[in-house]
Amino acid sequence: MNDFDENAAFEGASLSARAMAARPQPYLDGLNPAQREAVETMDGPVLMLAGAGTGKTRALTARIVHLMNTGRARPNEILAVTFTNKAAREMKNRVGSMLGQPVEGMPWLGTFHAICVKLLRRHAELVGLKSNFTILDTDDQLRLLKQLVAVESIDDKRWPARMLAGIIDDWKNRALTPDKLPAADAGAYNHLGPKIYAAYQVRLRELNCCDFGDLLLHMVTIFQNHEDLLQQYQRWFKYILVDEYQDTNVAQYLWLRLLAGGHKNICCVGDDDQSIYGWRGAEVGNILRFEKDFPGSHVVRLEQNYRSTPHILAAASGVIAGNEGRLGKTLWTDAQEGEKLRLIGHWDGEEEARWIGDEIEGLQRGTRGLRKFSLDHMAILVRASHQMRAFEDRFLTIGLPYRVIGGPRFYERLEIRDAMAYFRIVTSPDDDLAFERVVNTPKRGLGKVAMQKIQGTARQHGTNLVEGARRLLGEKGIGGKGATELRLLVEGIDRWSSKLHGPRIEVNDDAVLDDGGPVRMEFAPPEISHVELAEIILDESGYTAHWQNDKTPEAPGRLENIKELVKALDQFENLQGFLEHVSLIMDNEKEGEGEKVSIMTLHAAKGLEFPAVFLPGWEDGLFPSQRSMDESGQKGLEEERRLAYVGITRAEEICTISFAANRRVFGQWQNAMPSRFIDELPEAHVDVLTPPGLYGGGFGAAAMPQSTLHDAAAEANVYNSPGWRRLQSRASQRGISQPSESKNMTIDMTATSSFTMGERVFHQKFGYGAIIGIEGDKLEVAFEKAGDKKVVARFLVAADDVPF
DNA sequence: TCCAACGTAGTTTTT
DNA sequence: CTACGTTGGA
Repeated sequence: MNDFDENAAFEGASLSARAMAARPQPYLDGLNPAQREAVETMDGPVLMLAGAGTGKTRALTARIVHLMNTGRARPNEILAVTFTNKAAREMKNRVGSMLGQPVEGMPWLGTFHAICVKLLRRHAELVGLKSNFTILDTDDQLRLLKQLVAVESIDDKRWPARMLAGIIDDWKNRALTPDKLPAADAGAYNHLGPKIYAAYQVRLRELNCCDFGDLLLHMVTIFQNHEDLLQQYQRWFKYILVDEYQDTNVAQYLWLRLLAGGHKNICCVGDDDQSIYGWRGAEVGNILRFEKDFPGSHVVRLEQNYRSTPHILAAASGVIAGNEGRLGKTLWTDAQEGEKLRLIGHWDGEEEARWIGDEIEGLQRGTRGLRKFSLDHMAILVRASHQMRAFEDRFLTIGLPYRVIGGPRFYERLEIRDAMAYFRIVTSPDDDLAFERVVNTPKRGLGKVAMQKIQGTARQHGTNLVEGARRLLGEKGIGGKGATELRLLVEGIDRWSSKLHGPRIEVNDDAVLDDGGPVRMEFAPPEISHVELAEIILDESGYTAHWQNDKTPEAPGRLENIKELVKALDQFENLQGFLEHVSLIMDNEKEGEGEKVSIMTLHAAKGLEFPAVFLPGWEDGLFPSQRSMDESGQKGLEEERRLAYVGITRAEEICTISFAANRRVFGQWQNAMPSRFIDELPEAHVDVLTPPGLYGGGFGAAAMPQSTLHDAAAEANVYNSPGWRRLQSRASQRGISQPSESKNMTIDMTATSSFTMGERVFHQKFGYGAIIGIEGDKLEVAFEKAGDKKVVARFLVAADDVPF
């Protein structure tokens, strides 16, 4: 059915191909037999089951190099898909260094989304879009949905738009366009879900916009409806590689199956035991079913682990063994035995944080009977981000440098999104959402009423909002200050748009599948650079001035961010390229100077490794998460267990698991049992540590038998009397950690009282100062260096208590 | 148009 | 407990 089979590459150019095949293959050296098999089995479907730390990226890159080196495919004929930009970047780099030269054009190595954008820009018209469509982020998506929900006069208390956004996302993950929704989903969102979903898709087209799900969904639709085009791509992509296959959703699966449908030269790499994104639509079933989907497939297991000690591997294996329906792997290693896992129970979450802080300092100094560890080589992996707070608080007070991975992202900030909306309205005039955001930012006296008029006019004439505004002005439908301002804005948008491109020129380009974006037409170079244009837009719109005039303390930072944004523009060809980058790039890895401990969620840790790992909060209800189990039952529990597996296998040498008997959740003290996963740890590979007890180690030394962990928890509950709890909450009233640093901990009741006027205090960021005002837990402090500031008590320590 | 008071919900989040 | 969003009043 297609015109090339496995030998096509050789027959087509047999001399050069054979010459290439004879080239040395140094990249094969040092691969273990399984890796080598995965590299050399080039034709037909291959499933590479790669356990944690088994060198799958190495095998994957070697495979790419091998395909090129043997003349099977040119770099631009290989489709290599990852989930994250980071993974794509790493693969590109490693292919380059393996080749010994920078990779020249692997245009189809990228994330699912990045590749789909590239394809969709070429074929946008097949789904009713223009090739310059903009990609909406979740925020815009939600705002649009809110507008549509409002039309239905639905009780948005009971049926929040956010919920519908989730439902629609889910449908898109399952590759369900509105016309394909199964009857079972008809009742979604108070029976209005399908209707609003359809309206939403229509509206997106009108706005010339896509949400994330659309990028894949549209491409699947296009391939399903245009056999000829599909075949073209099937022939073009001679080999397909997929990373993290266990995380693919239905849409991605269909997309891959369509593209691989011809030659079936598809190599999927993954680990069913590390599937942790089921709640986001990932289907472990995809990897479990691989051999059925692709008959005659070759399964290779990578089981030699190069990361962790035997104890760590054994513990991880012990836990994951509790899951059913696994493909099954047996990880092994040559490494030295090393330390057993360390397990420790604490009285409460704050003590846990305190202990881990001490431990990290100890490991850093090498005073724990182990080698020295750099802070960069230690990480705390939590189940839920709210757990991070205790650590941040603690580390701030003891001055331990840390970095939180996965916080709010640069481009999610208000000022960045505003600036981007300006760029969007200029590059894509149909983007009404951008116009709505921009129209009264900075304040132009254009409120709700003016907006309604503009919208009315636009609807009346069937145009976008910019056009609507223009007509409204022409019809004199708006007056006063608002009219003047609106006219300025519309004229501004016109002026900026006209500077976006040079004159339009036709480009005759038959190389449909060569890399290089849209092929039908191009513009002559613009007269000013896009960086200058961006500056002009932000300047003339008054946006920059808006923040310059703002007297709030955040304003300077925001201006700084805008500067940063403009600077970043420089690295892109044009504004549109930049907008695309921003919407597709998630990572915000700013290389912080100096060594720091990393704090992140287990999800964020996937793919990373650290010599020393701390896994706190192993309590039933928190981990495994109650909600996960309630909502998804056994399936949910199994995903939690995989999360535990991911967590343990991040550790190279030291893995420390801990739990607390008491934890404050939603302001209430709650006691918890140790996680059921703790009982699943094979005892032979675990050391139980003695926790530092309150009252001279009572809880730890006396009350925690080394053998049975649940007894420890039961014992801990003895202390869970109302009196103890009162004591506990009293101790934490001040918001700072327990009063004393001394090893023989005693409760110092005087230290639990509030700060007093004039008291000398210390703040991690601002240094020393004196209390000059008290309002509840907010204190006004005159800092010696930083001046007067309002600070939350939590961030202050009595100067005498400063431990250094 | 802006701020303050109130109410409510409260895992994980590669793109 | 707290962070956010929505509402209501000035």
